[in-house]
Amino acid sequence: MTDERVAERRTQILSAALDVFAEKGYHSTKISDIAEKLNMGHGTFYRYFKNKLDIFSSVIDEIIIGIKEALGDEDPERSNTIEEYQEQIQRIGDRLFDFFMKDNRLGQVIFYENLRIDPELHKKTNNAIEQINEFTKQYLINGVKKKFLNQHIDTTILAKAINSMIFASIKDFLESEKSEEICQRWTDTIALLQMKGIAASSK
Amino acid sequence: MTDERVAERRTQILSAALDVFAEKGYHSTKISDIAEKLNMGHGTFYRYFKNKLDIFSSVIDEIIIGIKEALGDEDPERSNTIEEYQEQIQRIGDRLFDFFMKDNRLGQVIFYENLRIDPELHKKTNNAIEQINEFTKQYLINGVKKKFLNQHIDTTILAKAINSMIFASIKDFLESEKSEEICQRWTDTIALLQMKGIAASSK
Amino acid sequence: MTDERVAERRTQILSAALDVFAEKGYHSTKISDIAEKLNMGHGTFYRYFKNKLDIFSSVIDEIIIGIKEALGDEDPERSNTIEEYQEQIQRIGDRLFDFFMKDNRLGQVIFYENLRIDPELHKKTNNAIEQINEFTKQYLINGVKKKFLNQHIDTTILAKAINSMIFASIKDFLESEKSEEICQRWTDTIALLQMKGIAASSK
Amino acid sequence: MTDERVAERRTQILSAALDVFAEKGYHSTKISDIAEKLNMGHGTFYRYFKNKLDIFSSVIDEIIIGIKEALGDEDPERSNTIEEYQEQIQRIGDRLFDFFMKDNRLGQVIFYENLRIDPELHKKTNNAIEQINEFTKQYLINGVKKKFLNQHIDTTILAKAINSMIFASIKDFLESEKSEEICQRWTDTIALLQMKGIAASSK
DNA sequence: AATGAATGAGACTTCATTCAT
DNA sequence: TATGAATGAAGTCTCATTCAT
Repeated sequence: MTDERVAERRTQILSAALDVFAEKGYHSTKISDIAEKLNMGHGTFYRYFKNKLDIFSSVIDEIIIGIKEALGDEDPERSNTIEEYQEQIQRIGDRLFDFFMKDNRLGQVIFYENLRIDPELHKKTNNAIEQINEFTKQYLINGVKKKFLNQHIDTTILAKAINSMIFASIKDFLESEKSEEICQRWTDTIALLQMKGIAASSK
Repeated sequence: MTDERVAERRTQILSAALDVFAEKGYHSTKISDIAEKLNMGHGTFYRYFKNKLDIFSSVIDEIIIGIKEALGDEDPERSNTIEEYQEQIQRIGDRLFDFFMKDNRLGQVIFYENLRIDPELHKKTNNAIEQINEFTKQYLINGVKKKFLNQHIDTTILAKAINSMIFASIKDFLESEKSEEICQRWTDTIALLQMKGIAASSK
Repeated sequence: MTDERVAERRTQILSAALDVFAEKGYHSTKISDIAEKLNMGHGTFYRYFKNKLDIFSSVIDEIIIGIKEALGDEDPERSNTIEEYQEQIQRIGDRLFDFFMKDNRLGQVIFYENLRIDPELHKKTNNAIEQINEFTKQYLINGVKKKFLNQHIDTTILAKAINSMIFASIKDFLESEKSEEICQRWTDTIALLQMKGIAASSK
Repeated sequence: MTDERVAERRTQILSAALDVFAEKGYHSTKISDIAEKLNMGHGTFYRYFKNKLDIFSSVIDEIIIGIKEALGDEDPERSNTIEEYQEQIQRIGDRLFDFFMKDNRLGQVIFYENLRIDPELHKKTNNAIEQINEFTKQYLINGVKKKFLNQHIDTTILAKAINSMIFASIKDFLESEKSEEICQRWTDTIALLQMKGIAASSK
């Protein structure tokens, strides 16, 4: 079998697995569920993946790669004013949003299923999240340096705080009727919080 | 056996179960692990709980009750100024913090283990989170009504956003070295975001 | 369960396993075959043995212990004349014979099944056989020392040669109709070979 | 494909199979192991052999044929004196030795692997061994008839006894460092036993 | 003729749950 | 009431064999 055909088959299986993991979770997913979805003998699965953990790990890998691509080519140092920062931060949020929106299953798996299954995997996922936090932190540091952000912010914590809201927005979106409107309301709310806070004087 | 004795035994088992679920997760927890922890025959377990799901469900119930108690007796309508709001919001954060801090296992179970095991359970947990969101929303509505909060905030989304940060802070805390300092930095950051945002002018 | 009851159950399973291993060989033996023989759920098996290799190893252990007991309390230095030597050597042969005769299955398993399954096991069995050879060698050395055996014999090889005949006799016996007569004929033949050889002059 | 080409291919496969069976034993040998050894697709295997048992059976057949060839053209009636007998018996031993020595794998398979796999096979191998015993027996009968062997020997049992020593010598040789010396020591010991026995008077 | 992808029977092992003591 | 021995359903994984290319 050509490498290409193998890769294609792996991709098919990976996608079917993503389906089932997203629907049932890791432990309730049987290898035969995945195989059935492809009208494939379950023995065939083992030609392409070592075992159940192997494919789950691969699924997570794919998602992490996707997330990184989604964030990829932004330069944290590019923005010079609070307006530019806001634009940029929103662009990043939008991209993450788009990434998870284009495939419902991704969020299901990464937010609910990735922990407690294998320590190695746990580490890997935590690592990815830390990278995202680090990425966000660079934006904040840039803003502080260029003086358009408050000099007293705790960039480490704030990065986590902002990302937690972004992730919450994604989850919320996935669990809602997935309207464009929800998306906009979250974007606005996160922006408002950052720009002015929510006190009345912050008109 | 008196009802009282039964209740006492159930409580013991529940606590042991919380231990093991927190350490190993639902699927890797064996009934015999729980029984062993109490030097109890694992057949005995079934005199107090219907089955494995039953006890897990009960564990989640206990946690949810605890959370509600933690939030319980605050009156969302009490604060009249932004300062009072800030105090109140911080008090709530502190309580949630305290609740999860006093017992590490709670966060482990509720954040990592409660979903994907049983749809009924999923619904119950989601419900609890929605109630917390609703609770927070009432504070925001009160603030808008009394004019000390920005009239244009999206109270539904903002409630979720704020809670997502609080939960993130708890997770972060649980995974960190659990220093008092981390706790304070999160509190300050969340307060700052709400009070002034993070733009430079927001000094 | 008392240790005694556990030991008893283990013995039962061990005996059933010996049956099946002797009949089908290691690889063709299913755990469920062993369980079935005892009208026992196959899950029960795993309460008493770690896995298939564990029980097979235990079976071999038992046999080796039995062999050693069969040889046990003879003193290689006791005989002082060729007649005593002959008596002694025959006694040993008889005992090994008796051991394997009393339970058909023992020879089946130890002669046909113990190799190639696990390196550790192979080593163990080889060891046991080497010990028997060593044991026999001591008799020969004693005979040489006391001058009732030919001074030029190769005690190491001869010990192996004699034992190979004893084992062959056992196999032959097991595969035959198991008559007392066969037994006697082997004994006589081995004795004759040792005492005088088979040349005509050796009347 | 010409019959010749087919036969050649079968021979190749047979040799590769002998390799793997000798190294891993029947049950641990995968058809794909054999195919791999020949850089051949494992599906191709089935064009030349019906199934796994078929090839193992063929391997055994080949070995048995080889053994018979090794023994083949001696005439049991040829020797007339004890010296000729000794020479002849030694020649047979040497040939068997040579046969197994020229290819390590043969002994591995025939001594350790041929039983318990298939009753048909078991019978076949037993048959071959019986023939060797019968063959040896003819030598003994000849010796008795011509009076250079003891008139009272039990030719049936003695044939088995002698062969058991020869087989033991081969096994020992295969498991040792395969020195010429071991070979000689076994030959001498077996000869000594037959010629004079090992009693001191038998100098 | 050769290939190797696909198949699924079959064996191991775990553990929630039952039930006799 | 408590126990833990027994059970067997269920899921993972392997590999001989088939068959479309």
